[in-house]
Amino acid sequence: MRLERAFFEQPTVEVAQQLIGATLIINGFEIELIETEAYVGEGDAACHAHRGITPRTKVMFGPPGRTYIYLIYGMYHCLNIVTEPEGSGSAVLIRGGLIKGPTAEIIKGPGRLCRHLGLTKAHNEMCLLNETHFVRPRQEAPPIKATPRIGITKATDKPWRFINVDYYSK
DNA sequence: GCTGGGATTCGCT
DNA sequence: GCGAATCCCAGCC
Repeated sequence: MRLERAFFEQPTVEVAQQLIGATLIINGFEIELIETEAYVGEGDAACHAHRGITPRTKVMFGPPGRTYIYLIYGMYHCLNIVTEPEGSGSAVLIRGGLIKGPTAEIIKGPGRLCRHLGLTKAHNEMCLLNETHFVRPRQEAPPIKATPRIGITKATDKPWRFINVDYYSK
């Protein structure tokens, strides 16, 4: 069972929420997602796509279910999954997860997550709807809480960060 | 062609 | 708690 394109075409906030507890299979790793954030297209001042299509943001305006990976502060990569129908410029930022398998550990922080998974800009615009890279839906909904987004300077009032409260004390 | 800021993290005070 | 590391790119000249 895996999530298809139709799932990622839903409203970004809805997708971000439903991805909590889902499992991402990428680059040979399995990660149960415990923290996500929604970045909702041109109407969202905090979203990179806010100013329209540019060479950097064109991926977000492409078909949903693909990766958007960019370099932040010259040192860290952030992993996003593109959402909504083509042309909307929306995506879900993956901020934290539980690495499964023998080396199970909890990773918090988008930069650290990408470092552990070995993700770089080379993995930008990768399709997550195939055999080796995909998202497995959650079986049961974990306890989820919505909070304001982290690390941004604009639109900080939007409660579009979602966490699995089992892994966050506050 | 130049400049400043950014969806971060870590180490030192 | 504060600031450095570090670089791509959007915006403006």
